Amino acid sequence: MQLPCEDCPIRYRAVCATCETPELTELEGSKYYRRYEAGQTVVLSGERMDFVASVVSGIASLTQTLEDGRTQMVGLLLPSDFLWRPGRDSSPYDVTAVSDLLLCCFRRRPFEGLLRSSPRIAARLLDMTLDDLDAARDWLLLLGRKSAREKIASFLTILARRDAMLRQAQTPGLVVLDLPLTREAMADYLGLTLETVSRQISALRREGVIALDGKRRVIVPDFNRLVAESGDDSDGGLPS
Amino acid sequence: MQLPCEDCPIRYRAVCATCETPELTELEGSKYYRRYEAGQTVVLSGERMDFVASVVSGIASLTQTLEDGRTQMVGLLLPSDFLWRPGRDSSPYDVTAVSDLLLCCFRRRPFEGLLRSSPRIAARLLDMTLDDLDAARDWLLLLGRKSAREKIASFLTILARRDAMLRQAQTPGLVVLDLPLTREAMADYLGLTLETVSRQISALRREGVIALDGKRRVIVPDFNRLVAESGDDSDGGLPS
DNA sequence: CGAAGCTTTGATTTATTTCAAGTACAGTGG
DNA sequence: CCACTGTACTTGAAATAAATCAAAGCTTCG
Repeated sequence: MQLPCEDCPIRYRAVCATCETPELTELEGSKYYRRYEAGQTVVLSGERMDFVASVVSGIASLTQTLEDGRTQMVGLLLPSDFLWRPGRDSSPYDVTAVSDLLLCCFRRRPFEGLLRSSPRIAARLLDMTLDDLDAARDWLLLLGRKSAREKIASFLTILARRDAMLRQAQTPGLVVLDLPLTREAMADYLGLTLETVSRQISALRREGVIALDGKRRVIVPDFNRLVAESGDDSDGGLPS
Repeated sequence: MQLPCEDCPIRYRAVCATCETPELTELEGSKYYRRYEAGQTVVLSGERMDFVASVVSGIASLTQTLEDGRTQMVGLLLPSDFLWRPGRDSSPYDVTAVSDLLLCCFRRRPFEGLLRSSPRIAARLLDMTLDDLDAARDWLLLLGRKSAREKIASFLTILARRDAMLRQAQTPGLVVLDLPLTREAMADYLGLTLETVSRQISALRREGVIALDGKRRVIVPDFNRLVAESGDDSDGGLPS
């Protein structure tokens, strides 16, 4: 049930990445897992949240909703991402398990103490937060200025790069991607309607930029072609 | 020329907010000021950046630009905001002085050392970064799901609240705001064109939600009315 | 006064949304 | 094994919000 930290798939990516043995032992002693099925709510906006957690496997979303029901995803948590803000006790967003989800959790108070006593963990959390902020700023550009087509292409490149990063691989020319999100969740991520998402995916398929195997598996024959469709500066990514 | 830290207008809001006398003395010894005129570039994207800084007065923007010239603002730095990411030596964004700007600067290397030796400063920086991340996430909602009209109303409420925050006041019913941005810069912030910004401001004026005194001074007779136009949950702000 | 920069307003076009069917597919139970 | 249901997805036609193209108004500054 309880995976030893040494064998954890996110050991060198998560908030505990830079921990040495003594800290790791302390974490290991107090950690516990939570599992959620796809679609389940982890916490609702405004609800008390008395644990912090790393995503071990699966995907979770953070969403905000306007009074009239319009919703925007504001965070997509992939394995190794960290869930929660120290020093705050209720969630400002809805957190939902997008796929089956495994969280490695710690009670909030003890973790906050550890954060004070261990500069290494604090530094790692700062670093991860700064990465999140950079990602959010790229996302602002996407939402504010990109066309629907560019949004879809950008989203696919983001997924492909995140995936390559986790597997410590380079993004090759040919990429096979399993979309973790429904068309509706993609629409919430991209600030579009699900119909527009569907249409743009169809258009990219018609033009040979991508191919589909079923509804959820995307084959990208030429990753650079996809990047070119994303509207980003060509030099943003890895060579070849 | 050199303002003593005790008299600094952002003493209790900036990254140094929680510093005690010894740390403050160390900071005070190595700080230096930089001034920029409205419109001047602070750093360009990709350029080496060997200092970190707090905004003392004035406003700076962070912007990203696509190859074809479309630009999106991704950060608006007001007094007390902190400029730069420790551990990275080139800026990922263009930083521009929107108004006349005064920065309180520290050389990057020594500051990074201080960050390692002073948990108080590190904790403060984490806290500020988390605030930035929350603000960025609200911004995602604005860009992804709000109408042009709601975007303008939201922007005005954000400015009013930030202003009240700095002055430690409550946002009263009647608010007078000086817009720090041109219509074009507002458009870059909101993911609109400058014409749409102008039209929506005119529409809000026609309907009495706001009044204008010149092009840049906005009078809000009823702050709650403005908030209602912003599309946000009504309970987000301060009472009355 | 004239030029430049910022802003407003109008007319038109267009990308995306909205409304509306319809298809594909997996799971369930007869 | 096959109809049946529900969910996810696709596609079409019409409506619409915002962009684009174009012109003119207001300030400020030399």
